Amino acid sequence: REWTLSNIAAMKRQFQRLGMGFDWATEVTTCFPEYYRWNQWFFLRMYERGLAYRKKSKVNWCPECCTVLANEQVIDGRCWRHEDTIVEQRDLVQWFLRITAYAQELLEGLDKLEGWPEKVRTMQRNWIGRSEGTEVDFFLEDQGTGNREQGTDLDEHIVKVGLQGLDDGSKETRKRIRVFTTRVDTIFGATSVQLAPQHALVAAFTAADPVLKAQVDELIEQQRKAREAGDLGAIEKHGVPTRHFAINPYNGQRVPIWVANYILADYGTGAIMSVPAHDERDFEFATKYGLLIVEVIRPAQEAEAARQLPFVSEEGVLVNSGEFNGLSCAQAQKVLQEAAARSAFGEATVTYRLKDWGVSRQRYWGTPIPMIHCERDGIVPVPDEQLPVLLPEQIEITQQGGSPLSRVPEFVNVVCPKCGGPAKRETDTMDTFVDSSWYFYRYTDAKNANAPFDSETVKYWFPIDQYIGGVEHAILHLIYSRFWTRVMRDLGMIVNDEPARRLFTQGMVIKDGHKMSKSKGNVVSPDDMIEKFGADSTRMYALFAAPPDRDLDWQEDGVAGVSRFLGRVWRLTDSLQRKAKTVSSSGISLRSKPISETTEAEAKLVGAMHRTIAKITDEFSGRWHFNTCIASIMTFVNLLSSDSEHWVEMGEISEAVITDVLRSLVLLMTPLAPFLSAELWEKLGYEGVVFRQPWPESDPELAKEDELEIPVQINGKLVTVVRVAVDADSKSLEAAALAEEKVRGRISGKTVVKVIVVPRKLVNLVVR
RNA sequence: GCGGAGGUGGCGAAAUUGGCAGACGCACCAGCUUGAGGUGCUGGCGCCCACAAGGCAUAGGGGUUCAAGUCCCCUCCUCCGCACCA
Repeated sequence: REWTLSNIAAMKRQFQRLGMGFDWATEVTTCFPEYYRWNQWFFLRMYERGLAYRKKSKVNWCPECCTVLANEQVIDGRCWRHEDTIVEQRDLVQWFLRITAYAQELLEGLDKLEGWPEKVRTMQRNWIGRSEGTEVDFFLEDQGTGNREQGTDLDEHIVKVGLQGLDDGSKETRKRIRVFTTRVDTIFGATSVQLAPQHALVAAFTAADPVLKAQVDELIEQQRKAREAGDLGAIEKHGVPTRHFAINPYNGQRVPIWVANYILADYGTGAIMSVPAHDERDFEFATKYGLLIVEVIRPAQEAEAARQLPFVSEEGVLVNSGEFNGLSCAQAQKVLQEAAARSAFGEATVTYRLKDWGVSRQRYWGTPIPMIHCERDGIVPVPDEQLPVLLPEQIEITQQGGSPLSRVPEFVNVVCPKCGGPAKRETDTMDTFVDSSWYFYRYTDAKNANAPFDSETVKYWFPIDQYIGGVEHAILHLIYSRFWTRVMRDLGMIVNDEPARRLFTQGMVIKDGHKMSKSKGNVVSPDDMIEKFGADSTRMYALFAAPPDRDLDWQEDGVAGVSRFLGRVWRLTDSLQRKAKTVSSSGISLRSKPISETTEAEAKLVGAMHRTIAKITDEFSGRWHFNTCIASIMTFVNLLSSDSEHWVEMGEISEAVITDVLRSLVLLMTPLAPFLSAELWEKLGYEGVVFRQPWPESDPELAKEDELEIPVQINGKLVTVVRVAVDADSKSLEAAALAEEKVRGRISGKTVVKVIVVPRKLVNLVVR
């Protein structure tokens, strides 16, 4: 906790040194009970609605973290925080959140999220992985007897009942294997049934067959290795026959049952029908093991010669399919589904790849799951009035297995809220992604002690107009928070379906050809950069080097270039101003002069100024290409520095115009570099500096934080600057002057007071 | 394999709807300034040929157009995501 808080402090300091303006009054710290109690509160609401549940299942275990991970947190078989650590599969009892209940809605919602990048929407679509298909029961041929006669008998029976409907008696006695397929139209070409090695039926087969067991274990091992290599897709197909057979319910065809390593246990039913003639994988497998290949789909009118198996297109008609011959694939799918439903051996289904969100973590650090295990009453939720379940502060961290909390008796031993008897607390904590799933709602009402937030307030603010984050959260945070939003909506707390209208994914910082990361040792600390070039240059370079949606190639020479530019601006404004003063003749402002008296030089300068303002105004409200904003300012400065001095000396440009132009320039630069010195400001004719808390409701305590020191390089010298968050609002002018005085009094000599202005207002102000 | 984003000088990049390709900056070169330089100023800087004029250039090829980096078709390459999902 100390570690976390010190990290927060360090980050905050860096933001402030860079002159970033945030409303710290609404700061939310998720590791404080004031926040995480609401995680627990949400968890209980979900539990009440069956959206939080506990089950035993195979889960991803990171040996480095000593905890379980969600599917979304496993990347190529490795832990999302430990690139080198291979995730293991373990059988554990864990808490899950039923995100699958919203699978369809999460999918459909994507179509409406037009303000989200197509890339993220596609990633989420893939992750949810909806596919429509059919589940079909193949009947298991009676075991034990192996009697051919009986088998034949059975075949006939099934042909009969399969198509005309099973009577109740036989339905119950027949053992079945349920397969999932998206191409039920090809089912007459099924020449085997393939099971995943983990399929329940396989266990039944291997129990009596040690040889088969060994073979199956080998397949499982192959899958495990492939998964570790992060390359399950390229696994070489292996399979073993089980010597058991299944009966195709549509035609009574008897097909062998195999176990194969390319069948996934956790997708569909973990069993497929293999149709080699019309599926590339099945074709490969059948060719390898000499299984039958039966063609049942033909392209409508294609030349026979051009035909080649496997033919996987759905543009064709059925052949070799009994009474269904001649139907198109689409028609056949419908008809066959109906037939299956009528005869109760199958049905149309929708399958999702999305799995429920496993939120149990065996970490000490996290929100305790508010559940109690009572011997008499089973799982009992902690009553609301006992929240928050506090995380014990002093605890020994060991690298042993199991949840660290289980070794704290004071935490574990409780009384059952139901029967009052002795009971044990749940010792798992929640995934930290729970924290981030709804934190932004809390910003609207950060100090609320009675609820996660006030619904009316949220109704005013939400959905978020513009959310910004990295693509790396496309299927993590961004899908969880969409889920959470829907849960809250169904709890009646909010009215929006989606958390954010628009999403902007910013690029990464690249250095020396690699993503900046500690393990690669190519990190650039903002502190070092500020030390070397000042906050203005660092910040301006970050904006100048690339548009924000693209990766940013960090080159120190570039920072130096920007630093030079800022120095030039300083000197230029200074000298122009001085010159204008000495040359100044009338002091008549440009605006009060008739157009005819405007000199050519003035017109040129003012024209360029307005073009620059227009460009930047546009970019700020549109594309956010700050790199071109800065470029246009540089162009403007280049124009100023090439001709203006001469013109000023010749009296072609009045002091009023120069002042006006320079003032605009400095204002334009302010959002791009927090650049505006009081000296300069005063030179430009302002009496004092305007101060205002950017958010009036801010805690007055934070006023101190808003006065922070930023190093700025001016004329090659590093100067300490006090930056005060302000807006260009004249009504607080007096307060501003007062504050400045205070600041100047506290810090000696060469201090310059900085002004930060809200961009849009700034531009409006300049345009007037 | 499927999906997404890209490919423009030595480098980062501009070119919002088709309208002077390479704005702006970095690096480099030359001159001036400077006691010195990660200083300042001036100029040059896609390629070819240069006295000039000109020609060729936006991954490659074709097309539409008075006009194409931009629109259409084909091919190649890079990055990202997903992947025996039945």
